[in-house]
Amino acid sequence: MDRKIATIQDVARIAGVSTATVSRTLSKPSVVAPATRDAVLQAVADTGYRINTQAANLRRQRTGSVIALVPNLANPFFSQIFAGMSAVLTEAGLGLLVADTQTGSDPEERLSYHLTSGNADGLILFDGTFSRDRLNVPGRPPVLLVSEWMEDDLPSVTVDNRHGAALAVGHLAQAGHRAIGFLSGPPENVLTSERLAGFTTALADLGLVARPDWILEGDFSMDSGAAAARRWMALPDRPTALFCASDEMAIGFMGAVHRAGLSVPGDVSIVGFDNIEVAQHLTPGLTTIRQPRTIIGLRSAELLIDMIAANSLSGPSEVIEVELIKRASVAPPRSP
Amino acid sequence: MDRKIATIQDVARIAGVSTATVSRTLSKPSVVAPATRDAVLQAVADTGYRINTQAANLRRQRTGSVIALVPNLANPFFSQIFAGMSAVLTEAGLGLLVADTQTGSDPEERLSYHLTSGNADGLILFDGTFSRDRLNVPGRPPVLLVSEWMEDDLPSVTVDNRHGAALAVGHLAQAGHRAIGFLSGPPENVLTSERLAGFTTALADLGLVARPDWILEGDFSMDSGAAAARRWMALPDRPTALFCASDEMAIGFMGAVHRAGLSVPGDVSIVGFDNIEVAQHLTPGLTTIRQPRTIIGLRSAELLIDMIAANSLSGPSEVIEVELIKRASVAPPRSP
DNA sequence: CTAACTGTTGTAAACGATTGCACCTTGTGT
DNA sequence: ACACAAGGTGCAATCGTTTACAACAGTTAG
Repeated sequence: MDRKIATIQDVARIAGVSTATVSRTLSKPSVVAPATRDAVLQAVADTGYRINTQAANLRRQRTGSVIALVPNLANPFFSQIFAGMSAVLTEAGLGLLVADTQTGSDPEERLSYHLTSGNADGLILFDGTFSRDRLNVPGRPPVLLVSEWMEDDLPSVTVDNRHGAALAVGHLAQAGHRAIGFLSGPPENVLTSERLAGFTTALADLGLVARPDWILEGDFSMDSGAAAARRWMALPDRPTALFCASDEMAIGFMGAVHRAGLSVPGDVSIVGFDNIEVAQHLTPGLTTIRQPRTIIGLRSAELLIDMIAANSLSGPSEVIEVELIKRASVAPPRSP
Repeated sequence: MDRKIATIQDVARIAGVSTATVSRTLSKPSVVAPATRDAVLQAVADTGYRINTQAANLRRQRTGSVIALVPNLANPFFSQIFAGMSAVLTEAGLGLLVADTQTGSDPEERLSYHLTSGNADGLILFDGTFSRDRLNVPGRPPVLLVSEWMEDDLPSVTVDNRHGAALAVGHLAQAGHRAIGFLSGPPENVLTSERLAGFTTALADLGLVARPDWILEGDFSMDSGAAAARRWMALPDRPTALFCASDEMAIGFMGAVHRAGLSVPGDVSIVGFDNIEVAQHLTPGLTTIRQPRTIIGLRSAELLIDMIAANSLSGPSEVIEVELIKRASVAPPRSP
C-alpha cells in the first residue's frame, strides 16, 4: 500500500472537485449537493483520508486541546477528575494535555509559559497560588480554576468546603464529642483556610471553641498525617475526635495511631475529606466528606468549553455540593 | 498594550532582517552572525514574541505531543507513571496528551483513531488487549507498550512479573506457609498470566502444587478483592496465605476479612503487588512487590523519544526490576 | 588575478487545511 | 424574454513557520 498519507488535495483530485468542496463536505455537508457529497465521501473512503487537525487548527487559529495544570501529577486525587474532563473534552473534539507545576524550578514560571505558549485553547488550573498579574498577558486563553478557591472573580469550579467542614463537625458533635481537633493542610492553602473557617464556625455554633493546640498542621499527604498523629499522642490533653482536611492525612493518622497500639474510633474518632476510593476498605471504614470528583471534572470541562466557544475570558463559577459519608471511624467518645 | 500577538514577521520587520534569519536565530543560533543575532533577540524581547508551535510543527511535520492511552484514566495507578513521563517529555519539548480507551464504545476503535488521527508523534499504550492488525496502518507513529506484556516484538517497558510473583511466594514460604493461594486479575490479562505463571513455578520449585480452588479471580479492583475475600471465607479448606495480583485487591480483601472479624496476618497472610502509596499506612502494613512507577514513566518516555528521533517503528524493550517490600501483613501460619 | 571557498543573509516555496469572494447554473416571477 | 435570487462550486489568499536554494561579500590559495 501507500506509504504516504492522503491529503485533501488527493481527495479533491480523485473526486474531481476542488479542495474547497472537499473541506465543505467534511465540515458543513448541508451546503454541498448530494451527488458531489457522495463522490467526495467515496474518495475519502478510497484514500483513507484523515483530516490533518494541525493544519486545520492553524488555519482556524485554535489548537484543539486544553491543558490541565496540576501541582503534582503523581497525586491520584486528580486522576478521577481527569477522567471526567476527558470524557467531555473528547466529545467536543478537544484533547487533554496534562502538566505539573512542580517539575520545573519555578511554578509560576510554568504557568506563565503555558499561558503564552499558545498551545491550548484553554487552561484548567488546579493550583490557586500564583500572583494575579501573571494572568495579564496579551492574547491569553480562558482560564478556569478548579478546586482551589480564590477571592477574585476568575471563573472556578469548587466544592463547598465550609459546608463540608460543618458536616464533619456536626457529625462528630452528634456522636457526643466536645473535644474536636482539626488536622489542616498547608497554612497558605485556600482549602485549608476554607475548611478551617467552616470548622471554627461550626464549633462556635455548638458553643464550642477551637483550641489552637488542637489544630494540627499537615500538608494533605499521608506522611504528614502520620507525623500529626505522633504530635497528637504527645498532647497532654488530647481531643477525642479529629477532622482531617484530607483522606490521605486521615489514613496516615489512623495508621500511626494503630501502630502505637491505640484504636480508631476507640481512642479517637476521625472524619476525613474527599472520599477517596480506599476510604471504604480501610479498617475501620473512614467517615468522610465526599467530593464528587468525576462531576467536578465534567463540569469543569463544560464551563471551559463554554468560555472557549464564547471566546470570553470570563464566565460563571460553580460550587459543587459535598456529602457526608458515614462509616465506622466515628463513635461516641469513651466515657471518662 | 497590543491585543495582537507578535508573529515572526513582526520580529523580522523590527529587527530589519528576513523571517528566515529570525527563524534561524531561534533554532540554530550558531549559523547567524553575532550582531544580527543580538538584533533579533532584542526584537524578540521587545515584541514579546512567542513562537507559534502549531505552525512550526505543521511545517516540520510533527505534532509536538505524545498520547498516553490508558484503559481507565480514573485509575490512580497511572498517575505516578504520568508524572515520570511528563518530566522527560517536557524536557524534550513534547506535550503529554492523555486519553482512555473506555470512554467511547469500542476500545480498539479508540486505538485506531489515535493511530490514524495524526495528533501525536508517538503513542504510549497501557492496554495490551487489542488485535495486532490494528497497528497495520500506513503512516502510523511509533508505539510503545507499557506495563502489559506481549508475546510479539513491539517495543515495551514492563516489570519482571514472574520474578515478582516468585519473590512473593518465596517470602510466604519462608514464613512457613504451605497453603498459598493466588488472587488473580482478569483471566485474559497478560499481567494475570505472567504473575500466575510465576506463582505456579515458584510453588513447584518448593515442591508445592497450585490448587485450582485456591486461585481466586478478581479484576484488580478493591471491590473485587472484597468479593474474593467472601469466597475465600466460604472455602471449606482455606489457604493460610494469599498472593494478590494487585495492592488494590489486597486492600479490598483485607478490609472484608477484618469486617468478618478475622485478622490479617493472624488468619491469613497477604502479599500484594505494586506498592501503592497507601500500602505502608494500612493496618497491618501491606507486604508487597514494589513497581517503581516513576522510573517506568521515565524510561517509557525516553524509549519513545528515541524511537521518534530515529523515526523508527521499532526499538529496544526494557524490563524493570521489582522488589519485595516486607511489612506486617505476613506472619507465620497459626499452628494447627 | 582568478577560482574556489566560507560565512551570512534573503527569496520563496512548502506544510495542509479553511473560507471570502466571484462565478456559473438553474428556476421563478413578471 | 428579462431580471433576479438561490444554490453550488472553484480560485486563491491565508494561518505562521521552516528550509532548500540562490546570492553576495570577503578570504584564501594557486
